Amino acid sequence: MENRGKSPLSDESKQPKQKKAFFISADYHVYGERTYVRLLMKGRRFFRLYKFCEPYFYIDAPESQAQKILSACAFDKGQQIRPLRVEPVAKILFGKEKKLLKVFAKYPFHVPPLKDTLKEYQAYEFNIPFAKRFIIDNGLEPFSLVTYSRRGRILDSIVSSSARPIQLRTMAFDIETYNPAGVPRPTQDPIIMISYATNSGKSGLLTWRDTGKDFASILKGEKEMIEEFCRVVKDEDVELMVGYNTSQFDLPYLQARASALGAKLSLGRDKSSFKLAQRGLRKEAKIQGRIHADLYSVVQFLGIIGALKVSKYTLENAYRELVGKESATKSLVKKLAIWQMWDDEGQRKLLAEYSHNDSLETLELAQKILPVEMQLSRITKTPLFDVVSSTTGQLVESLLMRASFEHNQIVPNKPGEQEIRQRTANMIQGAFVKLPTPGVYENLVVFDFRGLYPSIICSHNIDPYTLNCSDCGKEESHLSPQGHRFCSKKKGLIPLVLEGIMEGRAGLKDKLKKLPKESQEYADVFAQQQALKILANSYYGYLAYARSRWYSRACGESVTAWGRHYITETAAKAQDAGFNVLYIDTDSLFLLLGNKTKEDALAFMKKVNSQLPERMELELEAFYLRGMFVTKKVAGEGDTGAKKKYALLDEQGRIKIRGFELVRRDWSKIAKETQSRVLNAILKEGSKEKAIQIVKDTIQALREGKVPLEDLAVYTQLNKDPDKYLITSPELAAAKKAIKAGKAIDSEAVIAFVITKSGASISEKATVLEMAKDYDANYYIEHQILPSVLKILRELGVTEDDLKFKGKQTGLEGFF
DNA sequence: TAATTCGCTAGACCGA
DNA sequence: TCGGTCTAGCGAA
Repeated sequence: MENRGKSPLSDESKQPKQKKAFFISADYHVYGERTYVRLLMKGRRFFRLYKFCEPYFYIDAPESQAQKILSACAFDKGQQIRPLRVEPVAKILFGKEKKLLKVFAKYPFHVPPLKDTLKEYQAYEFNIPFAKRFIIDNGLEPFSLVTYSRRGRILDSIVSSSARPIQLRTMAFDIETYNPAGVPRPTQDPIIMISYATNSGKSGLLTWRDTGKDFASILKGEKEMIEEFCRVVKDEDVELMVGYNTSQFDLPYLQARASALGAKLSLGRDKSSFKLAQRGLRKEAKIQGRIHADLYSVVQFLGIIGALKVSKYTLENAYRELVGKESATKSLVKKLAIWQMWDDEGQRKLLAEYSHNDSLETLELAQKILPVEMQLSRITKTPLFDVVSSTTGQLVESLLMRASFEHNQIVPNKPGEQEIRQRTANMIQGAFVKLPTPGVYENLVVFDFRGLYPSIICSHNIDPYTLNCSDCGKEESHLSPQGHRFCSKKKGLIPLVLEGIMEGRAGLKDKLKKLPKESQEYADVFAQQQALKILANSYYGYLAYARSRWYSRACGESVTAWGRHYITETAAKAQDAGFNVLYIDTDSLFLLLGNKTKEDALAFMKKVNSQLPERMELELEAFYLRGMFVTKKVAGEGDTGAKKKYALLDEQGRIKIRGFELVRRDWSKIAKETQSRVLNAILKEGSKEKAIQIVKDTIQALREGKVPLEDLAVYTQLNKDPDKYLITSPELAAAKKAIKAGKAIDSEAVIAFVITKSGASISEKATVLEMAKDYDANYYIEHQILPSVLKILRELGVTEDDLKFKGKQTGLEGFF
């Protein structure tokens, strides 16, 4: 961004005018000798404002050194770099007041060399992105209404004034490519369709062959189609462009085709195309003057925090799980056959529908998931483009950086590699899990601590800089079970921020109760509280995260130690009150009612709550009619109970299942379905016989070769480069075979494989689903069906032999 | 190069 | 062919 253009800001002399607009985002630009922050604003339309601004950082040096520091000299590409000026400032460093020097630089890229030149002093806040710095220092909040004054395009003053609903002109888009070689080749395979859909209800398809569809516009050729797409984006004055995997695929492909055809891909407001910004392992496309949001990143984020569970992050899966509908056309088109459909006049119509529908569904998905992202953007004061590609750690960090600035505190530095290694090697003890006794139980109650870790952090003021404070006496401070003391007088930054989040969320949840479920306001408030929940749950992880600026082993281990303390203490109380404690995991407690009533259970909960610290609360999760815990195999020893694996039947007849094979994607559909049916037969109907019959029928179907290959596929992700594995797992072997056969398998791909008849080891038998011709029935019976159902049926005294066919049926085994 | 730890399970690998 | 150990993936919270 150090692109030094001529200043466009010639009209600085005009009178300032007071105005209101929405603040959207900021970046920076260097014009000649000055660095300007460039703000993207929205009035009726998007527009830009500029503000001259000087980058700075802090160094820990006495004021007497100011002159010396001012004359320090660094070099960048042979150019001399000197500080612009040096100011003494009083800040709070690591919880204590401290005099520092604030060193100003001309350009953001002067900061690192200056900091290096002054390496005899400890430096702070030298690697905060400049635009982010500006947003923090000016108290700006994306999507909020601001009052500002300007002279021409130069910003004079700006104040965030209020939160107000904002509507962005949104467009979803998607391209289809000609792919005779499987994967389309950007140098030779054309784009055949571009579809789009806007939130104003407009949608269409651009293509260059007749499709017989009235939503399609037929252009002269591919080049004209790409240019027409740019025109549509411009005419619609798109503010928010959304797509699925558009950063990785659609946009780069559009770019490549545009250059191959001599067309210009003008998507930005300044007619530029897009820029790729590195975001972790991914690249994220940035379109000038608009917000580009690739929903793939958001879906992945939702997967990481556990808000979404899918085997593969495809648009189809995300749409099903998040929008709650089945895709209208996905099943009608096979990706690999797209080129044939394009060439076949009869099928082109269907392809057009499919493409058009992709954009419509992408738009629907965006409308479902972007509200939460927009709330995260506001709360963390991070522009939406950055939020959609942020990790939980970055969001938490943003919030803490803002709070630091507001409280005159210095942001702690990021750890160096050595420090990171040390932190990683030095693991923090986590939660407590009680070993359950396997069996089927009746009448259970499950309690859990609401937001256990966040509430512990707040209740005990856990923060790196309240640790071992000198402000309060030993007796007054919070003493953790591990012996760490936290100040009881001065609230730490982390508890302060977290308390704000939790109180905000509590308020929103109250508000939610009073709103009609179908109203827009309900949806808005729901998104807000969801965003706060995501953040609250991330704080403990951030404290214990090795690359965290606010890492503290003492804090992390105190949080978990208090967690173990409260859950085991509550379990002991339950035991004393006459309940049987069946199972415990982290923050939840499973009790057998026995001869106690539900009222007794609720009274117990009330009593526990009266004894807990203010912010902590035990909640009723639910009462259950039946529950089942199973055994696990222990090599060499007798079997014991399995943790993290149970099934519960609630009073409405719904089954809640955790940990069983049937919730795992690395088991075949046939095994998962059979296990699910068996579990239902036992928990709901109490019929062992029915369960046994289900298993027998499945085994027979497998032996007779009646089970479709799709039901036999196991889905597993490869997480490394194929060459870097020490062991050849079935999925790796299958992937290697597929690569050899010319199929494109990217690293991190989810491999769907089937165990076939040919080969000796299981790996040798593993073949990717699309290439598999047959299946090894015996493998599926012995390694998929029996282990998964026996886990359950053994509790009822059923043996392996009871499930396998006997008498006249045994002959079949030899036959197949 | 981007939140944590606890826990289960499989299949490969290795030595007897 | 066996049993123990290791690698790897995924889920619970």
